[in-house]
Amino acid sequence: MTVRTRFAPSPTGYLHVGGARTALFSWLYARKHGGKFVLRIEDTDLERSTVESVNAILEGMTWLGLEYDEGPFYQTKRFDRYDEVIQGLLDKGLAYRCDCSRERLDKLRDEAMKRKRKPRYDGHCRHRGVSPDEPHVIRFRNPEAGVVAVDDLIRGRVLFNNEELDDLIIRRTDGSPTYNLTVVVDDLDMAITHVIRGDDHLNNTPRQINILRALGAKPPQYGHVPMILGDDGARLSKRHGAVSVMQYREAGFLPEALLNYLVRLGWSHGDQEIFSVDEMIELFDIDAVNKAASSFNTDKLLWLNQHYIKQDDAKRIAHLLSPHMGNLGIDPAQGPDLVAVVEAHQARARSLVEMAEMSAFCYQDFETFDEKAAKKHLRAAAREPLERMREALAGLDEWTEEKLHALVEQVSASLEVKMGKVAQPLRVAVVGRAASPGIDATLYLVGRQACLRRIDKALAYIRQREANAG
RNA sequence: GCUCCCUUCGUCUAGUGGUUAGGACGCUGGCCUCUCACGCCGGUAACAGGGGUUCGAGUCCCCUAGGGAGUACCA
Repeated sequence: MTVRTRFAPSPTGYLHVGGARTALFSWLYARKHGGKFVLRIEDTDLERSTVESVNAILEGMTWLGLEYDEGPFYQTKRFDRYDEVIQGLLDKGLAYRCDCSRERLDKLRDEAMKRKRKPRYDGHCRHRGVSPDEPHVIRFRNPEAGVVAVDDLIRGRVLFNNEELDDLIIRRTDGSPTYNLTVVVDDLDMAITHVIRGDDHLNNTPRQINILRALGAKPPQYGHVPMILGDDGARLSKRHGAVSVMQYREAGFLPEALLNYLVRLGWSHGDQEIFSVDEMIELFDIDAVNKAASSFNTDKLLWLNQHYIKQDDAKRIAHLLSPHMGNLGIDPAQGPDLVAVVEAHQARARSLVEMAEMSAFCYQDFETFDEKAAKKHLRAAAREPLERMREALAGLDEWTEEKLHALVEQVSASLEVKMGKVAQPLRVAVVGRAASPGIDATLYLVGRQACLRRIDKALAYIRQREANAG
């Protein structure tokens, strides 16, 4: 039997990291076993479902590279099928009509709570034979005794007493089917063999197994993956900033970094931290997925992101960096080759946004000097080195990193000072702050005209400072 | 309330009865060095608590505590 897994989000928001990880595990499982991964949109809640959400989910999955083999299937397009199944259940006496009022149901619930019992439908309409002509819902006739065992791939065997379960509604008064019915029918029709989903569904599983059995079907294997908590250990929410997968792209993360981070959240393979997608597919093992919820840690994600930025091809990074430069009002075509800029910053940036910010100096003059850096490096002692460098730069025959490096060394030597005495003031003059790539690469990327212009500005700053002091 | 699930460094985790409880992120000391990073070397820090079982328990059992999910004519 070929493995078939699915990801079944309800389109009521964006693809968040928790859903993305569930999708990843499900996808990985299918890929590992040579199976199929199907995408199903659970949009039966007409009120909350939107096409924007569907697009956002699709976009997130595409960005992460979680391609599906079948679908997307929309539940709203399968209402006839659900009706057919419900009718079959009705015909066999496995479901029944119920016209209990909400008031009665609410009262039932309140009383049960008062008696410290689990709220549950009392089966009032089980044998009443409610007329199909009156407004009614349809309930599934859940077995009254016995236990349902869920042999979960991650949790192990979990037992539920049927006494704890009640006759759940499978069709609303308006005729629309409910979640527990639609998943069961869909998983059955789509021949899903492994249901890998969030553990908020663990409690629904025995109900679904009962419906499946009523339909004469064999339940699939289930694997309930734990949820992801925020940095602070509380439930992941908007409060935590980026929860939507696409926000991570905007924040300058590489998809492979997010994927690598997500796969290691709740799963591990010995001490290995870095996994390419191929390795994930090869090594992923659903049995090794943790049972406990885990907290999202942005610092570690950042570390992985830096790892991939550092390791990836500079051309690709440049391509991905470009829009972030645009966000800063920079057109990378107007200035040094973006690939060279990337190479100079690859080991320094933890995100593409950081890289854009720290490399902006290559394309545009900065507004003001960093206060601390200027105070420390743009002082009287820096005047001569800067003047000498200005003159040397103006006359340099070839603007290459090698020549620039030699120049800084020559000036330092002739002034009989360490290279830092020349390089640091120069760096602050040209970049506006005390940190940048090697001085040779920095000068090279800034270019001759801008270097001279900025050195003049620094010299003016020093003169101004001296005038003020004295 | 009730049902179900979970519990190793701050965080992600290794560990399947005998380990100085390992790795990673973070933080931190040092090296490298024109700065910042990178890289390299070192440090920091954990078995929720209590009972058992056992020669021996992070590992098995029970209880407690703390988290979480569900308890909808949401999914």
